[in-house]
Amino acid sequence: MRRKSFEDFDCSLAQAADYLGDAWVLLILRNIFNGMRRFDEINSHLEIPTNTLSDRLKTLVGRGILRREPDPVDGRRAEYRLTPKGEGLYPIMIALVQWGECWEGSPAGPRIYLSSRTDGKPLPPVQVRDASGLPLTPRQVVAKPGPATTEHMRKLYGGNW
Amino acid sequence: MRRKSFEDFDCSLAQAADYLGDAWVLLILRNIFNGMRRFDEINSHLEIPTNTLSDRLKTLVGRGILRREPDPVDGRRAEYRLTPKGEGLYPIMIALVQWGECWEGSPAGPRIYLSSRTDGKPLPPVQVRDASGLPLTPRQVVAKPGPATTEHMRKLYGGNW
DNA sequence: CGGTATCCCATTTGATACTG
DNA sequence: CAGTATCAAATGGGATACCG
Repeated sequence: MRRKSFEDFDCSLAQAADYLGDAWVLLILRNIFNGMRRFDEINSHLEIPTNTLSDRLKTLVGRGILRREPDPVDGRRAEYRLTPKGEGLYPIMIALVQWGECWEGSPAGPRIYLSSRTDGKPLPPVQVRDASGLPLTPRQVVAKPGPATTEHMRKLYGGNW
Repeated sequence: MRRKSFEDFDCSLAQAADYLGDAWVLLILRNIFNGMRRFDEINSHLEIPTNTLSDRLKTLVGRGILRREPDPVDGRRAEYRLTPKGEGLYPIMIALVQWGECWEGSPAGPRIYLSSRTDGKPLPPVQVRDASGLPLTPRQVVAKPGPATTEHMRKLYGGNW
């Protein structure tokens, strides 16, 4: 059966979970963040069934995370590229890589090094920070309901985060 | 059919995707980050089938993201709490909330306000930053294969991120 | 309360083949 | 190349019942 829709939760995280709570979606996005743009390129690299890939790409386009552009030269080809909304997922993607590397690392050492072009130094872990850049723990963050909150969220965020 | 395993990719993001690429998992983790600890509490709030919840909790415990502690007073009860590995997901959770709020916001205004106890100010968006705190775009980040890299990853990260 | 155990069935996966 | 079409298998979702 299809999973219950999270629409009625009307919660920011539920929305994101609805979009990104799928392993293929995350891997496809990883490949696109890495510069892959064509169907077959992604297909051969991920060994994903073509109909599954087709389905996920359609959904991602439909949700405004990717845009599909026919190649002006060869009309048969299409390119999939990130929209600004899709680019907004960048901190999430990096945080996922860092978490995977930190907690599910290989005994043989790092699988990947991420560094910055600005100074050549390794990327520090993505963190939750306050306005002045201080890292925050969950207990230092307060959540309050906004005008568009729902009963569902109120029950959740009634306590502090 | 069961989804192909991502084990052989041996990639940090694939690992994370394998663990977190599930909508129920993300919502359960959200509730636990918000202080919920008991089975029924989560069950009633999410309206998730009990066997699905049971399955996800077992998997999360098995993967070291949650730990299960029998209540010392009432042995029938159990509490599910985040391990350090689970707490490491905090930046990802916040980034998901912020992305959902930013791009899938309600027309009625914000659903939630996140602020810091340190200064009372709103939380800035979680961002990828360099060692000195400067925000980075994808093009400013370089990925290089480490000693434990795989052919799969090499093909992906051959280009720059 | 805090789950586990069954059950059914629709969806989804993944293989294969095919088309423009 | 870029998908669409078809199909069998089986997983996973959800309902219900049950147990300590």
